[in-house]
Amino acid sequence: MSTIMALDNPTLQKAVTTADKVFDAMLHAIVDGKIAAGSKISEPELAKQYEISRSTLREALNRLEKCHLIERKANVGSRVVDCTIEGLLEIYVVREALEGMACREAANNMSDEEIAEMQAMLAQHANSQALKDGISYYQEEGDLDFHYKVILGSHNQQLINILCGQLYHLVRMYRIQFGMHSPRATRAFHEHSNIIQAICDRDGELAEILMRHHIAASRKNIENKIALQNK
Amino acid sequence: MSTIMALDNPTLQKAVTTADKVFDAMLHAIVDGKIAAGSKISEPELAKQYEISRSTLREALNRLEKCHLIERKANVGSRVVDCTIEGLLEIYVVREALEGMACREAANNMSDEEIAEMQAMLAQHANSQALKDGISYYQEEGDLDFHYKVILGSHNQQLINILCGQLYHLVRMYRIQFGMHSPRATRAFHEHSNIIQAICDRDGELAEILMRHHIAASRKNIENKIALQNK
DNA sequence: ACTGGCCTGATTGTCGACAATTAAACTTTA
DNA sequence: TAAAGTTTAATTGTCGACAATCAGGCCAGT
Repeated sequence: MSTIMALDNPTLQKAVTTADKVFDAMLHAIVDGKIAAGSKISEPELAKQYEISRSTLREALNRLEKCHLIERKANVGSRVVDCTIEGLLEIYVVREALEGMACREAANNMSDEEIAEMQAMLAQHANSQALKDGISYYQEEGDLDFHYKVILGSHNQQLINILCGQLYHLVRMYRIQFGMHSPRATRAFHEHSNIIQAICDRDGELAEILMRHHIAASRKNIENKIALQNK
Repeated sequence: MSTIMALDNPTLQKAVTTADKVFDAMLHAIVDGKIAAGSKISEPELAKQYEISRSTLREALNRLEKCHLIERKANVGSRVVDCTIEGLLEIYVVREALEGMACREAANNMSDEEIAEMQAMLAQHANSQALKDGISYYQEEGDLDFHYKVILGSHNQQLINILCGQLYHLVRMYRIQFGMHSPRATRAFHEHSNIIQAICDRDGELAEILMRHHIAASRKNIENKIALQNK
């Protein structure tokens, strides 16, 4: 059995109602691109596909809209958001601001147990990284794990809701659909390590700066790639 | 006729469907405290009150939930969020991060026309402030106007959605229900003036720092008041 | 008297049908 | 032929009724 758990948003509460289950299913389908980005959503069709009523489907659609995964226009219908370069860069800007602040707050508010837990996670990632001699695992799953932990560590419910409840679904969607597994793995790992150290030292100011640089570096990496593609 | 327009969120699109109208009505009712913070929402009762079906009401409730004005638990029901000191401080933290970044982006992305417009607005506020010899108007309406303009000036749709579409409803709710008309008016006015200058100079870094200080000062002002009350 | 389980009333979740609006196909006219 | 207007099919918004779930009161047992 692998130690790599299925990565899922830690704020996703277990589905109890059928609308919840359909929401979960559609969430994964959209993030994974099985429902194409930018495509129009037909309520009757999807209701038949999931074998539910239109009312129930609309309930699920409302939650997807809350995550900014679909957009609705009155009397016209719903579309899956489309993945554009501009949209991706906008998200990075928001992440830089919010996760930077989350990191500062985490340095102030995390319990010693939480910090220890995060250090243990990093150590485990280090092993996995060495063993698998690489890149892809850490970049895909470990990175998200780390960022989730910091966000939750802020103990700020507003920050947690916005980042985990909304923005990170989009982040995962972009990662998968743009196939983002950049060769920043070992560098990102060291950046994570330094951030944890700052949190451990309870140095909120430095922690924020490091996190902002960490995210800005990712953004610049994307920008460079794009510039190269359009050379 | 007054030059003071009814202040409303600039991202609120005109209500076309009846669910939209009910959403608008409930939005104002909750923000103004006519529907008490923390109170439970009875779907049958409200549906009768607004003379609509429960389905339509639930559609409106979903949008209120998107704005974080109500919270739903499966098979239990909806409650209006309650206004706590902790919640208020959490919002200030998020605002400091997001509006700081919005201000940086505004310095980079605003058109010259937009900047001129904002300067004109500030001049008008200066007049109103001098004429009315005070405090309350500027603090209540002008302050929000200014912050909206900066946020929109970022030209970042994610930032605009999160701040204008969600967070600022809560901000207004807290302002009204906590009766926040602090004596920071003239000081805040000068801070706004300096921020606009930085934007005009296209100095994003300084603009962000000034905005963060501006918001942090408001937060500390609240914290001091609270500390005094609990003396 | 107190705790535990059952039962009842009410609330929420889900369904299928109807009304209102939109987008497209077709016809008509300059 | 092209453009405008009209009709039609399909989609969305709204409604009322039914099924599932939860909260509180009642009763029984220790």
